[in-house]
Amino acid sequence: MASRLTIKTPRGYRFARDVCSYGFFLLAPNHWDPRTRTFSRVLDLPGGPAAVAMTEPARGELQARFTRTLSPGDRAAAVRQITRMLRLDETADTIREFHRLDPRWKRSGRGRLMRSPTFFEDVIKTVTSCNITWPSTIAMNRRLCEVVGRGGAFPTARLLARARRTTLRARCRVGYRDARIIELARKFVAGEVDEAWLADPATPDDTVWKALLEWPGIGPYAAANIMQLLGRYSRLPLDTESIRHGKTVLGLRGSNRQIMRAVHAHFAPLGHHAFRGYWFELWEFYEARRGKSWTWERDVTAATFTASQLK
DNA sequence: GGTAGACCTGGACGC
DNA sequence: GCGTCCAGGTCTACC
Repeated sequence: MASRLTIKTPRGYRFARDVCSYGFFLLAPNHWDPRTRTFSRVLDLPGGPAAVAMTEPARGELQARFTRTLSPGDRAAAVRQITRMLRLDETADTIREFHRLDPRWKRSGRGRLMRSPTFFEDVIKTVTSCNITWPSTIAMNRRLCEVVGRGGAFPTARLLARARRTTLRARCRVGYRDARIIELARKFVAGEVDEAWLADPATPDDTVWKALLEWPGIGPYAAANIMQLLGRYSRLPLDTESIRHGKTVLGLRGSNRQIMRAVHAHFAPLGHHAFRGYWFELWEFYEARRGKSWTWERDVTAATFTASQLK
C-alpha cells in the first residue's frame, strides 16, 4: 500500500513560491506541474527508489504521497531529504533577518531557495550548469537520471563513481565533464567530503571557499554556488547572466571584469544574505518577462531561458 | 595577477 | 543536409 507523510512547514512558508525559487526545480528528476501545483520526483531511499508527489493541502503543512509502502527507515530518510530540499530547517527568524536587510522581499515573503535532497546532487547539478546553455543543462540532468539513476532517481555518488566515462559522454552527453563528475563521485564515496563541516556555521566561509576550489571541475562560479546550496549566502556565483543583469538592470558599465566587481560591491551590504538579495532580484527580472515561476513549464524555459535571449 | 586557448554540446544560421 | 559560428565556466600554460 502506498504511504503518505504529512510534514509541518515553518511560519510564512508558501509551497508554490518556495519550491519554484531556484532553477533546480526544473531539472530532473524534479517535476513541477503548474496546473495542479504538485511537485514530484523519485527519492533514493534505503529501501530503494520511491516516487513522491507533494502538495500543500493547507497552510502550514505539506502532504507527500509515495507510490509504495515506506519502512520506518525510508520514512525517516524521506523526511530528512524533503526537509533539506525545501529548506524547511531555515527558521522564520532567519528569513525575517534577511527581510530587515533587504525589505524589498518582505511583502512577497521570499527568502528560501529550493535545492536538492542531497548535497551530492547539488554538486553535480552545479557542474552540469557550468559552461553550458540552460537547455543542455536540462537535457544532461534528464539523461543522468535515465541512464545512470535507479528507477528514475538522480544517480547516487556510488553509481556515478562506478560509471564509465564513455557512458557519461556518449549517452548522457556531458562532454568533457565526464571525468570530473566521476572524480567528484569518488571523493564522496571515499568519505573525503564532510558535508556537516562544510555546512557548519563555525567553519569560516573562506575556508570552505578554498576547500571547494580544490575539487575537480569547481571554479569560482561553482564554488560560490555550492556555498549558497550549503546555506552560505555571502558570496555570489557570478556568470554571464550576472553581467547581463549588471548592465541591463543595475545600469553598470565597463569590462566584464569591472561589472563583476561592481555587482559584488552592490550586494556586499547584505552581508551573509547577499546571494538571496541578488538572486531574488534576478528571479523578479525573469518573472517580469515570463510570469510567476510557479506557472513555468520546463520545456518552455528550456527554449527561452538563456542569457542571450533575455538580453 | 591577468590572459589566451582548449575543452564539449547543441542551437542558429548560411549555403 | 552539411559546415561554421557561438554561448557557456574551468583548467593550464604563459607572461
